[in-house]
Amino acid sequence: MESNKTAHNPSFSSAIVLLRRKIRRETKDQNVVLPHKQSRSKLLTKIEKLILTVVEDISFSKEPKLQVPRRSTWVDCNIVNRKLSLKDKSQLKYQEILYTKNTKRMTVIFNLLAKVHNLLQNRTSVTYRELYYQHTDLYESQNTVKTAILDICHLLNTSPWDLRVFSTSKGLIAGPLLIKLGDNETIINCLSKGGVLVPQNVKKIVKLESSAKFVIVVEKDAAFQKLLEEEVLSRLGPCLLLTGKGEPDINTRLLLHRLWQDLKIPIFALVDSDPYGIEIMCTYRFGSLSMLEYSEHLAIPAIRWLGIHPTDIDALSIPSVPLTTNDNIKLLDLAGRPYIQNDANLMKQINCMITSGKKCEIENLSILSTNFLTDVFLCAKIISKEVI
DNA sequence: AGGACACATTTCCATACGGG
DNA sequence: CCCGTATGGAAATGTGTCCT
Repeated sequence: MESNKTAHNPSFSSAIVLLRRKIRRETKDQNVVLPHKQSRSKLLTKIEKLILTVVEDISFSKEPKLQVPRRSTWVDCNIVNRKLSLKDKSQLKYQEILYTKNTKRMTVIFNLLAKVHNLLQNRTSVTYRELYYQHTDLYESQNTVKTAILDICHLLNTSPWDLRVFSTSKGLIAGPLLIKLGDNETIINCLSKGGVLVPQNVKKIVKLESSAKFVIVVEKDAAFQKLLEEEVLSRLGPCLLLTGKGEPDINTRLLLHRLWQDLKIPIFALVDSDPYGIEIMCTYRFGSLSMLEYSEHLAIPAIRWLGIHPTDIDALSIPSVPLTTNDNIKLLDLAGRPYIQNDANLMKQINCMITSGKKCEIENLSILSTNFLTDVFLCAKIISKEVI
Protein backbone atom coordinates (compact mmCIF):
# COMPACT_ATOMS: atom_id res chain seq x y z
CA MET A 1 0.00 0.00 0.00
CA GLU A 2 1.05 3.57 -0.56
CA SER A 3 2.49 4.00 2.93
CA ASN A 4 -0.10 6.62 3.79
CA LYS A 5 0.69 7.14 7.41
CA THR A 6 -2.36 9.15 8.21
CA ALA A 7 -0.71 10.42 11.33
CA HIS A 8 1.32 12.75 9.21
CA ASN A 9 -1.57 13.82 7.07
CA PRO A 10 -2.00 17.50 7.95
CA SER A 11 -5.74 17.59 7.30
CA PHE A 12 -6.21 14.64 9.62
CA SER A 13 -4.26 16.21 12.44
CA SER A 14 -6.04 19.52 12.09
CA ALA A 15 -9.41 17.77 12.05
CA ILE A 16 -8.54 16.16 15.37
CA VAL A 17 -7.57 19.50 16.83
CA LEU A 18 -10.79 21.10 15.61
CA LEU A 19 -12.92 18.25 16.91
CA ARG A 20 -11.17 18.38 20.22
CA ARG A 21 -11.94 22.07 20.58
CA LYS A 22 -15.52 21.65 19.43
CA ILE A 23 -16.26 18.78 21.81
CA ARG A 24 -14.60 20.53 24.72
CA ARG A 25 -16.64 23.63 24.06
CA GLU A 26 -19.87 21.67 23.81
CA THR A 27 -19.22 19.80 27.02
CA LYS A 28 -17.31 22.31 29.06
CA ASP A 29 -19.97 22.15 31.77
CA GLN A 30 -18.89 18.54 32.25
CA ASN A 31 -15.25 19.12 32.92
CA VAL A 32 -15.22 19.65 36.63
CA VAL A 33 -17.06 16.64 37.94
CA LEU A 34 -15.05 14.89 40.56
CA PRO A 35 -16.26 12.19 42.86
CA HIS A 36 -16.99 13.05 46.44
CA LYS A 37 -15.07 10.19 47.81
CA GLN A 38 -16.41 8.97 51.09
CA SER A 39 -13.77 8.38 53.62
CA ARG A 40 -13.34 4.91 54.98
CA SER A 41 -13.99 5.88 58.55
CA LYS A 42 -17.22 7.70 57.65
CA LEU A 43 -18.53 4.64 55.87
CA LEU A 44 -17.59 2.43 58.79
CA THR A 45 -19.46 4.70 61.16
CA LYS A 46 -22.48 4.72 58.88
CA ILE A 47 -22.59 0.95 58.80
CA GLU A 48 -22.33 0.77 62.56
CA LYS A 49 -25.09 3.34 62.98
CA LEU A 50 -27.33 1.46 60.59
CA ILE A 51 -26.91 -1.75 62.52
CA LEU A 52 -27.46 0.10 65.77
CA THR A 53 -30.83 1.45 64.64
CA VAL A 54 -31.95 -2.07 63.89
CA VAL A 55 -30.83 -3.26 67.31
CA GLU A 56 -32.76 -0.39 68.86
CA ASP A 57 -35.85 -1.19 66.87
CA ILE A 58 -35.76 -4.74 68.09
CA SER A 59 -35.23 -3.75 71.70
CA PHE A 60 -38.24 -1.41 71.51
CA SER A 61 -40.27 -4.16 69.83
CA LYS A 62 -40.43 -2.17 66.64
CA GLU A 63 -40.10 -4.00 63.39
CA PRO A 64 -36.76 -3.22 61.72
CA LYS A 65 -37.14 -1.74 58.27
CA LEU A 66 -34.99 -0.37 55.51
CA GLN A 67 -35.89 2.01 52.73
CA VAL A 68 -34.57 1.55 49.22
CA PRO A 69 -35.61 3.20 45.98
CA ARG A 70 -37.92 1.50 43.55
CA ARG A 71 -36.60 0.28 40.25
CA SER A 72 -36.85 3.13 37.74
CA THR A 73 -38.28 3.04 34.25
CA TRP A 74 -37.60 5.14 31.18
CA VAL A 75 -40.58 7.39 31.85
CA ASP A 76 -39.01 8.44 35.16
CA CYS A 77 -35.94 9.69 33.33
CA ASN A 78 -34.87 12.63 31.33
CA ILE A 79 -31.62 14.16 30.20
CA VAL A 80 -29.91 16.57 32.57
CA ASN A 81 -26.52 17.92 31.68
CA ARG A 82 -26.44 15.49 28.74
CA LYS A 83 -26.65 12.57 31.10
CA LEU A 84 -29.43 10.20 31.95
CA SER A 85 -31.00 11.09 35.28
CA LEU A 86 -34.22 11.07 37.22
CA LYS A 87 -36.87 13.59 36.27
CA ASP A 88 -37.65 14.53 39.81
CA LYS A 89 -35.69 13.19 42.73
CA SER A 90 -38.36 14.22 45.22
CA GLN A 91 -40.87 12.06 43.37
CA LEU A 92 -38.71 9.00 43.73
CA LYS A 93 -40.77 6.15 45.07
CA TYR A 94 -39.41 3.99 47.80
CA GLN A 95 -39.95 0.47 48.84
CA GLU A 96 -39.79 -0.65 52.42
CA ILE A 97 -37.96 -3.79 53.35
CA LEU A 98 -39.61 -5.17 56.47
CA TYR A 99 -38.05 -7.94 58.41
CA THR A 100 -41.25 -10.01 58.62
CA LYS A 101 -42.13 -9.57 54.96
CA ASN A 102 -38.71 -9.61 53.34
CA THR A 103 -36.78 -11.74 55.78
CA LYS A 104 -34.52 -13.19 53.15
CA ARG A 105 -33.65 -9.92 51.55
CA MET A 106 -32.90 -8.28 54.85
CA THR A 107 -30.79 -11.19 55.98
CA VAL A 108 -28.71 -10.92 52.84
CA ILE A 109 -28.30 -7.18 53.27
CA PHE A 110 -27.05 -7.47 56.84
CA ASN A 111 -24.84 -10.37 55.97
CA LEU A 112 -23.21 -8.31 53.25
CA LEU A 113 -23.04 -5.24 55.47
CA ALA A 114 -20.85 -7.22 57.82
CA LYS A 115 -18.62 -8.28 54.93
CA VAL A 116 -18.36 -4.77 53.60
CA HIS A 117 -17.48 -3.51 57.05
CA ASN A 118 -14.71 -6.04 57.09
CA LEU A 119 -13.47 -5.01 53.66
CA LEU A 120 -13.25 -1.40 54.70
CA GLN A 121 -11.43 -2.24 57.88
CA ASN A 122 -8.90 -4.42 56.12
CA ARG A 123 -8.62 -2.08 53.12
CA THR A 124 -9.12 -4.95 50.74
CA SER A 125 -11.48 -5.32 47.84
CA VAL A 126 -13.63 -8.10 46.47
CA THR A 127 -15.70 -8.99 43.40
CA TYR A 128 -19.42 -9.77 43.33
CA ARG A 129 -18.52 -13.21 42.21
CA GLU A 130 -16.23 -13.87 45.16
CA LEU A 131 -18.90 -12.68 47.56
CA TYR A 132 -21.41 -14.97 45.95
CA TYR A 133 -19.21 -18.02 46.27
CA GLN A 134 -18.55 -17.32 49.94
CA HIS A 135 -22.13 -18.19 50.74
CA THR A 136 -23.93 -19.63 47.73
CA ASP A 137 -26.67 -21.29 49.75
CA LEU A 138 -27.72 -17.98 51.26
CA TYR A 139 -27.50 -15.83 48.16
CA GLU A 140 -28.81 -18.40 45.68
CA SER A 141 -27.81 -16.28 42.72
CA GLN A 142 -25.17 -13.75 41.92
CA ASN A 143 -27.88 -11.28 41.14
CA THR A 144 -29.01 -11.33 44.77
CA VAL A 145 -25.57 -10.17 45.80
CA LYS A 146 -25.56 -7.40 43.25
CA THR A 147 -29.02 -6.16 44.21
CA ALA A 148 -28.15 -6.22 47.90
CA ILE A 149 -24.90 -4.32 47.36
CA LEU A 150 -26.77 -1.66 45.41
CA ASP A 151 -29.32 -1.48 48.24
CA ILE A 152 -26.49 -1.02 50.71
CA CYS A 153 -24.97 1.68 48.54
CA HIS A 154 -28.20 3.55 48.69
CA LEU A 155 -28.55 3.14 52.43
CA LEU A 156 -25.04 4.46 52.97
CA ASN A 157 -25.31 6.99 50.17
CA THR A 158 -22.21 5.68 48.46
CA SER A 159 -21.14 3.64 45.45
CA PRO A 160 -20.02 0.03 44.93
CA TRP A 161 -16.49 1.16 44.16
CA ASP A 162 -16.25 3.12 47.40
CA LEU A 163 -17.43 0.00 49.20
CA ARG A 164 -14.62 -1.82 47.43
CA VAL A 165 -16.92 -4.20 45.64
CA PHE A 166 -16.19 -4.66 41.95
CA SER A 167 -17.23 -6.73 39.01
CA THR A 168 -14.44 -8.63 37.31
CA SER A 169 -12.99 -6.48 34.57
CA LYS A 170 -13.87 -7.35 31.03
CA GLY A 171 -12.62 -4.44 28.98
CA LEU A 172 -9.34 -4.08 27.11
CA ILE A 173 -7.28 -1.01 26.40
CA ALA A 174 -4.36 -0.55 24.03
CA GLY A 175 -2.12 2.29 23.05
CA PRO A 176 0.48 4.66 24.44
CA LEU A 177 -0.81 4.93 27.98
CA LEU A 178 0.76 4.45 31.38
CA ILE A 179 -1.59 3.85 34.26
CA LYS A 180 -0.11 4.48 37.67
CA LEU A 181 -1.90 2.83 40.54
CA GLY A 182 -1.72 4.27 44.01
CA ASP A 183 -1.17 1.19 46.14
CA ASN A 184 2.27 -0.21 45.51
CA GLU A 185 3.49 1.96 42.68
CA THR A 186 2.19 -0.47 40.08
CA ILE A 187 2.45 0.84 36.55
CA ILE A 188 0.42 -0.65 33.74
CA ASN A 189 1.79 -0.16 30.27
CA CYS A 190 -0.98 -0.42 27.72
CA LEU A 191 1.34 -0.67 24.75
CA SER A 192 1.52 -4.45 24.96
CA LYS A 193 0.22 -6.39 21.99
CA GLY A 194 -3.48 -7.18 22.01
CA GLY A 195 -4.17 -4.66 24.74
CA VAL A 196 -4.30 -5.04 28.50
CA LEU A 197 -7.18 -5.73 30.83
CA VAL A 198 -8.80 -2.69 32.37
CA PRO A 199 -7.64 -2.51 36.01
CA GLN A 200 -10.06 -3.79 38.60
CA ASN A 201 -9.98 -0.78 40.85
CA VAL A 202 -10.06 2.29 38.65
CA LYS A 203 -10.36 4.55 41.68
CA LYS A 204 -6.84 3.58 42.69
CA ILE A 205 -5.41 5.26 39.63
CA VAL A 206 -3.33 8.21 40.64
CA LYS A 207 -2.00 9.20 37.28
CA LEU A 208 -2.60 8.65 33.59
CA GLU A 209 0.17 9.45 31.16
CA SER A 210 -0.45 9.42 27.45
CA SER A 211 0.62 11.00 24.22
CA ALA A 212 -2.64 9.96 22.55
CA LYS A 213 -4.55 12.55 20.60
CA PHE A 214 -7.88 10.71 20.75
CA VAL A 215 -9.58 7.51 21.90
CA ILE A 216 -11.59 5.05 19.87
CA VAL A 217 -14.10 2.95 21.78
CA VAL A 218 -14.91 -0.24 19.94
CA GLU A 219 -18.03 -2.30 20.55
CA LYS A 220 -16.59 -5.77 20.35
CA ASP A 221 -13.35 -7.61 20.75
CA ALA A 222 -13.22 -8.87 17.16
CA ALA A 223 -13.19 -5.36 15.76
CA PHE A 224 -10.73 -4.28 18.44
CA GLN A 225 -8.26 -6.97 17.38
CA LYS A 226 -8.89 -6.20 13.73
CA LEU A 227 -7.98 -2.57 14.26
CA LEU A 228 -4.83 -3.53 16.10
CA GLU A 229 -3.89 -5.84 13.24
CA GLU A 230 -4.36 -2.96 10.84
CA GLU A 231 -1.88 -1.10 13.04
CA VAL A 232 -4.32 1.63 13.74
CA LEU A 233 -2.11 2.95 16.52
CA SER A 234 0.64 3.95 14.14
CA ARG A 235 -1.44 4.69 11.07
CA LEU A 236 -3.79 7.11 12.73
CA GLY A 237 -1.13 8.54 14.95
CA PRO A 238 -0.94 8.30 18.71
CA CYS A 239 -4.34 7.13 19.91
CA LEU A 240 -5.93 4.74 22.37
CA LEU A 241 -8.19 1.84 21.64
CA LEU A 242 -10.70 0.58 24.17
CA THR A 243 -13.35 -2.10 24.11
CA GLY A 244 -15.90 -3.26 26.65
CA LYS A 245 -16.55 -6.48 24.72
CA GLY A 246 -20.23 -5.81 24.30
CA GLU A 247 -22.18 -4.04 27.00
CA PRO A 248 -19.38 -2.38 28.93
CA ASP A 249 -18.81 -3.31 32.55
CA ILE A 250 -18.55 -0.68 35.24
CA ASN A 251 -14.75 -0.71 35.45
CA THR A 252 -14.38 -0.05 31.74
CA ARG A 253 -16.82 2.84 31.90
CA LEU A 254 -15.06 4.28 34.95
CA LEU A 255 -11.71 4.11 33.20
CA LEU A 256 -13.03 5.78 30.07
CA HIS A 257 -14.60 8.46 32.23
CA ARG A 258 -11.28 9.01 33.91
CA LEU A 259 -9.51 9.18 30.56
CA TRP A 260 -11.87 11.92 29.45
CA GLN A 261 -11.49 13.81 32.72
CA ASP A 262 -7.72 13.68 32.73
CA LEU A 263 -6.68 13.81 29.11
CA LYS A 264 -9.55 15.86 27.65
CA ILE A 265 -9.07 14.35 24.22
CA PRO A 266 -11.89 13.42 21.82
CA ILE A 267 -13.49 10.02 22.34
CA PHE A 268 -15.05 8.31 19.36
CA ALA A 269 -17.34 5.30 19.41
CA LEU A 270 -17.18 2.70 16.70
CA VAL A 271 -20.15 0.33 16.92
CA ASP A 272 -22.17 -1.92 14.65
CA SER A 273 -24.96 -0.29 12.77
CA ASP A 274 -27.65 -2.22 14.60
CA PRO A 275 -29.91 -1.49 17.58
CA TYR A 276 -27.53 -3.11 20.04
CA GLY A 277 -24.60 -1.12 18.76
CA ILE A 278 -26.52 2.10 19.24
CA GLU A 279 -27.61 1.01 22.70
CA ILE A 280 -24.01 0.30 23.68
CA MET A 281 -22.87 3.67 22.38
CA CYS A 282 -25.65 5.31 24.40
CA THR A 283 -24.72 3.38 27.53
CA TYR A 284 -21.20 4.80 27.34
CA ARG A 285 -22.46 8.24 26.50
CA PHE A 286 -25.51 8.82 28.68
CA GLY A 287 -25.35 6.10 31.32
CA SER A 288 -27.75 3.24 31.94
CA LEU A 289 -31.09 2.79 33.60
CA SER A 290 -29.89 0.33 36.21
CA MET A 291 -26.94 2.51 37.22
CA LEU A 292 -28.96 5.69 37.05
CA GLU A 293 -27.70 7.06 40.35
CA TYR A 294 -24.13 6.88 39.17
CA SER A 295 -24.47 8.63 35.84
CA GLU A 296 -22.20 11.39 37.11
CA HIS A 297 -19.36 8.92 37.36
CA LEU A 298 -20.19 6.72 34.39
CA ALA A 299 -21.71 8.78 31.61
CA ILE A 300 -19.34 10.45 29.17
CA PRO A 301 -21.35 13.00 27.19
CA ALA A 302 -18.27 13.96 25.19
CA ILE A 303 -18.32 10.67 23.28
CA ARG A 304 -19.01 11.11 19.61
CA TRP A 305 -20.47 8.43 17.40
CA LEU A 306 -18.01 7.81 14.64
CA GLY A 307 -19.90 5.02 12.93
CA ILE A 308 -21.17 2.94 11.45
CA HIS A 309 -24.14 5.24 11.01
CA PRO A 310 -27.24 3.73 9.43
CA THR A 311 -27.00 6.43 6.77
CA ASP A 312 -23.54 5.12 5.83
CA ILE A 313 -24.90 1.80 4.64
CA ASP A 314 -26.42 3.25 1.49
CA ALA A 315 -23.97 6.12 1.14
CA LEU A 316 -20.94 3.79 1.10
CA SER A 317 -22.67 0.68 -0.29
CA ILE A 318 -21.67 -1.37 2.74
CA PRO A 319 -22.91 -4.96 2.59
CA SER A 320 -25.89 -5.29 4.91
CA VAL A 321 -28.48 -7.74 6.17
CA PRO A 322 -32.14 -7.11 6.99
CA LEU A 323 -33.21 -6.38 10.56
CA THR A 324 -34.77 -9.28 12.44
CA THR A 325 -38.00 -9.10 14.41
CA ASN A 326 -36.03 -8.70 17.62
CA ASP A 327 -33.97 -5.91 16.11
CA ASN A 328 -37.14 -4.06 15.20
CA ILE A 329 -38.58 -4.42 18.69
CA LYS A 330 -35.36 -3.13 20.17
CA LEU A 331 -35.22 -0.29 17.69
CA LEU A 332 -38.69 0.97 18.58
CA ASP A 333 -37.79 0.73 22.23
CA LEU A 334 -34.67 2.81 21.65
CA ALA A 335 -36.66 5.41 19.75
CA GLY A 336 -38.75 6.04 22.84
CA ARG A 337 -35.86 6.64 25.22
CA PRO A 338 -35.24 10.17 26.44
CA TYR A 339 -31.70 10.45 25.13
CA ILE A 340 -32.76 9.60 21.61
CA GLN A 341 -35.81 11.84 21.70
CA ASN A 342 -33.67 14.66 23.00
CA ASP A 343 -31.22 14.46 20.15
CA ALA A 344 -32.39 15.17 16.63
CA ASN A 345 -29.28 13.65 15.04
CA LEU A 346 -29.61 10.37 16.89
CA MET A 347 -33.32 10.29 16.11
CA LYS A 348 -32.55 10.81 12.45
CA GLN A 349 -30.23 7.80 12.41
CA ILE A 350 -32.78 5.65 14.21
CA ASN A 351 -35.43 6.65 11.71
CA CYS A 352 -33.07 5.87 8.88
CA MET A 353 -32.59 2.38 10.24
CA ILE A 354 -36.34 1.92 10.67
CA THR A 355 -37.08 2.92 7.09
CA SER A 356 -34.17 1.10 5.47
CA GLY A 357 -34.59 -2.03 7.60
CA LYS A 358 -30.89 -2.74 7.18
CA LYS A 359 -28.06 -3.40 9.61
CA CYS A 360 -24.37 -4.17 9.27
CA GLU A 361 -21.40 -5.05 11.43
CA ILE A 362 -18.01 -3.38 11.70
CA GLU A 363 -16.41 -6.42 10.09
CA ASN A 364 -18.45 -5.85 6.95
CA LEU A 365 -16.26 -2.86 6.19
CA SER A 366 -13.17 -5.00 5.82
CA ILE A 367 -14.74 -6.88 2.95
CA LEU A 368 -14.47 -3.79 0.77
CA SER A 369 -10.67 -3.67 0.80
CA THR A 370 -7.64 -4.34 2.98
CA ASN A 371 -7.21 -1.84 5.78
CA PHE A 372 -10.40 -0.16 4.61
CA LEU A 373 -11.46 0.37 8.21
CA THR A 374 -8.39 2.34 9.23
CA ASP A 375 -7.21 3.98 6.04
CA VAL A 376 -10.54 4.90 4.55
CA PHE A 377 -13.43 4.76 6.96
CA LEU A 378 -12.00 6.10 10.23
CA CYS A 379 -9.80 8.56 8.44
CA ALA A 380 -12.57 9.95 6.25
CA LYS A 381 -15.01 10.19 9.11
CA ILE A 382 -12.61 12.19 11.21
CA ILE A 383 -11.41 14.47 8.43
CA SER A 384 -14.97 15.24 7.38
CA LYS A 385 -15.84 15.62 11.08
CA GLU A 386 -18.86 13.44 10.46
CA VAL A 387 -19.45 12.50 14.04
CA ILE A 388 -22.71 12.58 15.93
C1' DA B 1 -19.12 -14.14 32.65
C1' DG B 2 -21.08 -9.77 32.75
C1' DG B 3 -24.27 -6.24 31.39
C1' DA B 4 -28.81 -4.33 29.88
C1' DC B 5 -33.63 -5.11 29.44
C1' DA B 6 -38.27 -6.92 28.06
C1' DC B 7 -41.56 -9.87 29.36
C1' DA B 8 -43.81 -13.09 32.73
C1' DT B 9 -45.08 -14.38 37.10
C1' DT B 10 -45.97 -13.77 41.72
C1' DT B 11 -47.05 -10.93 45.49
C1' DC B 12 -49.33 -7.22 47.62
C1' DC B 13 -52.76 -3.92 48.61
C1' DA B 14 -56.78 -1.27 48.20
C1' DT B 15 -61.38 -1.27 47.09
C1' DA B 16 -65.86 -3.07 46.48
C1' DC B 17 -69.32 -6.08 47.10
C1' DG B 18 -71.89 -9.69 49.29
C1' DG B 19 -73.14 -12.52 53.19
C1' DG B 20 -74.00 -12.90 57.96
C1' DC C 1 -73.82 -2.41 59.55
C1' DC C 2 -69.67 -4.69 59.79
C1' DC C 3 -66.44 -7.80 58.47
C1' DG C 4 -64.48 -10.97 55.32
C1' DT C 5 -63.40 -12.29 50.96
C1' DA C 6 -63.14 -11.61 46.11
C1' DT C 7 -61.00 -9.14 42.57
C1' DG C 8 -58.42 -6.04 39.76
C1' DG C 9 -54.41 -3.48 39.17
C1' DA C 10 -49.88 -2.19 40.45
C1' DA C 11 -45.58 -3.23 42.11
C1' DA C 12 -41.86 -6.45 43.30
C1' DT C 13 -39.37 -10.13 41.74
C1' DG C 14 -37.95 -13.71 38.60
C1' DT C 15 -36.87 -15.53 33.99
C1' DG C 16 -35.37 -15.39 29.50
C1' DT C 17 -32.94 -13.15 25.57
C1' DC C 18 -29.61 -10.56 23.36
C1' DC C 19 -24.92 -9.02 22.96
C1' DT C 20 -19.51 -9.86 22.93
